Formats: sequence, C-alpha cells, structure tokens
Amino acid sequence: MSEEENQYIQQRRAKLAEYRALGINPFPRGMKPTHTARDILTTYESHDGDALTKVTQNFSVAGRIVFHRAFGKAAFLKLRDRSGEIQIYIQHQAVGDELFKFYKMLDVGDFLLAEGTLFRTKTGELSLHVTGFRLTSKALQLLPEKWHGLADVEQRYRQRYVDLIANPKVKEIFRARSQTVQAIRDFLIARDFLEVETPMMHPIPGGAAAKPFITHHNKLDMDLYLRIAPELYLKRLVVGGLERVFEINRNFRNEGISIQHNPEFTMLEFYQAYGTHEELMELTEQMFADVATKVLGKTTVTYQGTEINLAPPYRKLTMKEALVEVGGCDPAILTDKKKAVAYAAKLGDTLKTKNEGLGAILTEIFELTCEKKLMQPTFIHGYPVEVSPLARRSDTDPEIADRFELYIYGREIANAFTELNDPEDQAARFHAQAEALFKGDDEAMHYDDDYVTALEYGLPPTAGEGIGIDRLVMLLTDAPSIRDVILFPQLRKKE
RNA sequence: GGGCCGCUAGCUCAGUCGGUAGAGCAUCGCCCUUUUAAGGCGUGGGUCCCGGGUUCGAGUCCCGGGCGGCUCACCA
Repeated sequence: MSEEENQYIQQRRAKLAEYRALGINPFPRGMKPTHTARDILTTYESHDGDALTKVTQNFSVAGRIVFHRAFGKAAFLKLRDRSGEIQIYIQHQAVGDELFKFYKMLDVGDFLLAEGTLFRTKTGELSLHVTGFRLTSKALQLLPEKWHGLADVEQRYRQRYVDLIANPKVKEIFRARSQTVQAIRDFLIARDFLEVETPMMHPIPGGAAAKPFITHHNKLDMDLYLRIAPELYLKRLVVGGLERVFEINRNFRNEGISIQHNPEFTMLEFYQAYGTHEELMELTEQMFADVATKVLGKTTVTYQGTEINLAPPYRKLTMKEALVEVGGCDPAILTDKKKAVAYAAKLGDTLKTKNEGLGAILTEIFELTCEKKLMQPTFIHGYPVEVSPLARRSDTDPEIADRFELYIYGREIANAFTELNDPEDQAARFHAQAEALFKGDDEAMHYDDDYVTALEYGLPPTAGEGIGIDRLVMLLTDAPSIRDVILFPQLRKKE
C-alpha cells in the first residue's frame, strides 16, 4: 500500500503541512470567481493599455496554474479554467510581504483564485494585476512538461485526467463529441422523435450478430447479457405506439479490440413508423451534413489526409454493383455459388460454416474487396436476406433485404433497413439463426419468443437505423483511433 | 490469438562494441519587478517494466513473463 514517494510529492506534502500549521485550509470550499478567463478576454479584447487603466473594476478568476515564470520580486502565472487561460501578474510591491510568501509556496498544478485589475503587458497580453489571491486546491503531483505534453499513449488512456491537462487538443475532441451527440439529438427531436432508454441487461441477447458479455443477477439467480444492440426493444416500443423513437447509448460486444473497436461503444438507433430504408438514406445525408455544419461549420472534413465531402447526395450502389465496379470482381460470381466460393478462397477467405449460401459468400467478398475502397460516403444496398435476419424482404427479390449500410473512409458507419414486421417470417429467420447458433456460430442470434409475440400484436411498416457514434466522432475530429474519442477506453489491468 | 515495434529521472528522449546512468524541461537553492520555450549560476533526483540466464561485468546479449502501440484474423 505505502509506496515510496518521489522527492516532488514529498516537497509538496511539506507545503500542505505548512498551510495546515498556519491554520489555512489548502482545500477550502466554494471560492467562486466573478469572471471566467473568456469573459475577461473577450470583453476587453479591443482595449489597449490606456483604455484598461480607466477600467477600475476588480475582477476575480479561478483556475489551475498551468504556467509560472518568476523574476525575483514579481511573477507571471497562467490560470486555466473551463473557458480558457488568462495570465496573472503577481508583484511583491502590489501584494505585500505576507501574500508574496504564499506566492512562493505555489506550484504549477495548484488551483488558485486571484483578484485584481486589468492591464496589458509590454508585449500586449491582457493580464490580471493581482491584488489578492487564495489557494483553492493544492496539487501534489507534477504535471507533464509543457511543450511535448504527455506522449505516452498508455498513460494518456489510463490517466485521461492528466492527458486532458497536458494536451489541449484532447479537450477539443471531447467537446466535439458532445456537440455531435447534441446535434443528433436536436435533429431527431425536431423531427418528432422521442428519446428513450431501454435495458442494458438483456435476458436474451439480440438485435445484432455479436458475442455478448454475460453477467449474473444474484437475487433473481439468472444470467443476463450486456446488450449488443437495443434494436428489439426499440421496435417493441413502435409496436406500443411510440412511432418515432431513438436511443443514444452504449452497446457491449465481447470481441476484439482494435483501432476501430472498443468493447463498449456508443450507438444511435432510431426507428420511424411508415418510413422506408430509402427515406432513411436521405435522412442520414441530411443528418450528417447538419451535424458537420454544427460541429465543424462546414460539410467537408479532412480525415487522415483525405478530404471527405459530407454534403448530400451520397453515392448509392447495390452490393452486386459494388462487387463489379468497386471490387473489380468477375460478374460470374454474382450468380454462381461455386465460382463465388472459389473466388473467396482465392482472396484467402475462410468461410465461417460450410452451410453459407451465395448471399453470405458475396457479402464476405464485398467486405474483402470493396469496403476499404469506399472513401467518400456511399450507401450500399441490396444486401442478401441471409445476412439480414431482422430486415424486410424486398418486394422485387425475396432473397434481397430492404437494407443499406453507409460507408465512409472504408468504414461501416451506419446500418439501416425497412424492418421485418411479418411475425411468421421473423420466427422462421430466428429458427435459422438458432440453428446456426447450435451448430457453433457464437455470433448467431438467439430465438426471442417475446419479440415474435410483439410482432404478432402488429408492428406498423417501419424503417430503422443504427449509427456508430464513436466512428462518426472519429471522422469529425480526424482521430485515427477509437480510443481517441472514448474518454476511458478499455485496457488491461495494470500490475 | 499470430507477426512487428516500444517500455531508461515527474515529462520528452539519448545511451555507440557488454565496461562508473545521460540531456532538455520540470524540481530545489541563489540572482533577477512586464515574461511568452525568459536569462544566468548552482543542486538533488533512477526498481533502466518484471523474473531468470550467459558473463569478471548486462540498460545493452539470450530465455520467459507483463503492459502498451501498430497490424492480420473477427467485428460496428
């Protein structure tokens, strides 16, 4: 438990003890400043030094000391609050002997409340000429060095609080994330959608093809699955008459971790009665353009050096068109299962099961040959029913689902369909999934009897969509890894 | 899970052929009352990720392990 502490912490603990010996609480409560850094900087932006001498008002600001430069009898410090940073000038002559002694006890990292008047330095920086100050919280740990910041990726993720202090760009990413979610919420609510919350613990995992996390409820003595998707619950709500619903929340999938995958990730799902997946394409374009405009002020974004244009309309291709036009595949594989299998084998694809039909094989070939090439926003539709157990069959081809996925920068970012609302067809599809599960496909879906019952009560014609929020935020913030847009990404236990 | 790379002071990083553990910033002390990576002089600070092995001697070479990054496979 008791680790040996380094010299720096010992030095600062000694200062803490000194404050306490003097009867000064180093962790006082309240301590409200009159202004934020930004209040002051924007209000007096255009005042030159002369104009500021006429501003006799006292200002107080509070924040963390992030910069310190001393000159014997005077010093410059910078305080950082939620709005920004402001420089303060502490002068022996202005604060007197006693306060100047307390100034000497301050460390970079401490929180301070300072008050004084405004002035401009020789170099023109708007600063606070301090007449009084108070330590508001003592820091014992040293902050990372100022111009390289914190570079150790592991420490950045494990101690995000240090990352946020040391690397200003990180704060901007999470601000953009918050704005993204808010923009989506506003967009949907303006279209008469109702935001809901559905269970995170499911007795039957459903709504996606994925391996779940399993947990246990002691009193009920029952295993529960952390949800892999909210889909089946949201559609139950549409059955119940909530014709337009959405949820922005976490999904959990017990699968690999990568630059694009975190075990828990945030998904938007929304459902619209009397909608079709074609209409959702248009809605998605509008949503992305709207969100980009609100977050970035424009509809183009440079992601990892590639300019992505989010202004509608987006390219639309069927999977089969994409296979030939984007993937450069032999058109013969589209209808000939033997040729498709051979083609897949040539690509090094190992088929999940021997029972896969042509549709599933083509989907795998699509993923191998096309996905990575779809840089600009592209809707892929015409997915096989075989790989779409919750989507409605097309009226023109019963083997094709009324479904699309949206690809941007080679990544799947949205998945939508006109929902399957025929309870008998849904029951048959669940049976097929349950059989695959029994045969060892641990990502196949479970049979959800109550969901079929819900459909028997009647689900109006409905379209639904899921959008990966983390990936959308990655795109908007030019973040190379999903860990850069999740505050506390999953890591192994240390030790 | 496989492959490749990384882990050295609080932080960012050097460390040659195996031969006393280094720098910058930060700390601490002194000088300095308008700095913008301030400046000057001085000072302290190390479980070289962990455990074995080889060797007279290991941060360095070998083996095993840990954590992280990238990548392949799986997935959103």
